[in-house]
Amino acid sequence: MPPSKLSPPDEPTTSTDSFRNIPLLNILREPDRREFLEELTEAHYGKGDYIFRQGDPAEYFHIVKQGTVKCVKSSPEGKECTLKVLMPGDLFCCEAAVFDGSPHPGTAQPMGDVSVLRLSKKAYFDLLRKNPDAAIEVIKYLGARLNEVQEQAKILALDRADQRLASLLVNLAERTGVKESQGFRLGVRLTRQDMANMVGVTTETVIRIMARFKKLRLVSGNAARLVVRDLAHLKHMAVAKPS
Amino acid sequence: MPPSKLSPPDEPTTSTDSFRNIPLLNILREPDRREFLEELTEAHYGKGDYIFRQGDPAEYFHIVKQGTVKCVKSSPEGKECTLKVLMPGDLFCCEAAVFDGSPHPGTAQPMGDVSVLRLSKKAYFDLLRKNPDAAIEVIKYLGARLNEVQEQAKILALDRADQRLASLLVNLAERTGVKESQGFRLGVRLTRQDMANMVGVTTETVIRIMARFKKLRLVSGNAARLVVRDLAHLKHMAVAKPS
DNA sequence: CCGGAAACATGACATTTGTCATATTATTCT
DNA sequence: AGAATAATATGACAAATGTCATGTTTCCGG
Repeated sequence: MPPSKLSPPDEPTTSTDSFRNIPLLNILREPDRREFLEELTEAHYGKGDYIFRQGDPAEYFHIVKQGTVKCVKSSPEGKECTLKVLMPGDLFCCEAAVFDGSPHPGTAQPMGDVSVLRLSKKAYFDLLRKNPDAAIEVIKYLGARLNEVQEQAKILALDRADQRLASLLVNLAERTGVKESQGFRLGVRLTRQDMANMVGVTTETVIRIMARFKKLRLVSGNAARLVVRDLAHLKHMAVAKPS
Repeated sequence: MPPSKLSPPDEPTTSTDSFRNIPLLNILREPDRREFLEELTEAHYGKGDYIFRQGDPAEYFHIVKQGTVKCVKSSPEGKECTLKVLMPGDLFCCEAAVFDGSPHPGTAQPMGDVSVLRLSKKAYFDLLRKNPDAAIEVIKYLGARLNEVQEQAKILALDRADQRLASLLVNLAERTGVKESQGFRLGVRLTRQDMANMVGVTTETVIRIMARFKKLRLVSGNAARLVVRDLAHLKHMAVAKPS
């Protein structure tokens, strides 16, 4: 079941901008830590693959090298919820899952072509044991993620659909957006369905709200090319009373 | 603004059952790590106090010793959301907040009388740098918390009010409940308002749903004494289609 | 460049949840 | 014990969102 195509464990240096400055990797690159760097393997995935699925046993610690990965949880009834879009440099499965034997609490799937660096459970554990610096980086990362999800939970608990969607757009624009004449073009392909899964509403609701946003010139485009035109307004909308 | 009454940094050994077995503390208790144990100070709080507030600078790493603490986030408009009820043994502010200078992303307030162990930012950092075991414990804890919040986010995103409430009751019964003839009595005082803040609905909605649950003999009692009578049924209800 | 599948769109209607007003019952404080 | 306050309760109505049905547009593989 595991990955698909595996490239040789090549020195991970030829990469994207956003990938250059990963504290954890910089630590690994220091002279006396090469042993771990050599344990890092690279795996490639494409549309339709799974990096791992909810319920699978956790065997690797991962770092996104190129592309974006979405973390999805599904409920018994088959409904799905996308918890996070990981970008190059993001770590995943740093968590408990990799220590105790528990299975993956969610699914990781590539959004387009993706390459990922992996470290076996054992090597990861050794790394942390022998390199406090590395452990501290992981703690920082996990802490940041925890805050992030808590913020997200707050939004899900308290905000209306349009506010949640506004928050999402702001977030993605800031994290993946590239400046254009018209605003920020998102660096991810994102259907209304995807958005619906991220903010916990139905596709129809997202379509209606996006239509409204479009009319207000806050956004434009579709899945293939989504542009956030008025970030400030969306930001305000995310925290404001009704409409 | 900080704490209220501070007891002498007394050897933290006289504690609750659930407090006996904290991996992180056991590590601190090992002979050569006494230096950190001595840095631990104990602080007491009562109803109405704040351990820290959203926006305050983060200065300490904390461990709950006795009592329960709730983590709350509030939105600009004044609405509140309770993200987590911490029990003895729970760590808080392990997170990024303690490293970079960012302020607390939420408020921590005691539910009744509480005592908390604290370690200064600096000592905490030293501890992690010098003791990989400690760092790994923190990683495990953060990982578990991250999974927890993600599960919670999924519930908030996908489930109806009654399902969310059922999940909450199951969760609290399992974590704080004490077996009684009628079922599990919750170890926390919990008003309908509190529950509302935890599942992201209004107090009225919780009242109505609880009334229904009461009629179905799933629960009984009120804030002061809440008993979960039919755990299995509630568990099922948390994942089932309408009613 | 054509055909099928996604993605996007819209309306009518049902359901869920929120809002506000007003009681009633418990708890707490003195 | 009695007053004040907090917690629980209930109804009528409004607003937000889901559901289903159906149609149009866009995208993609052969």
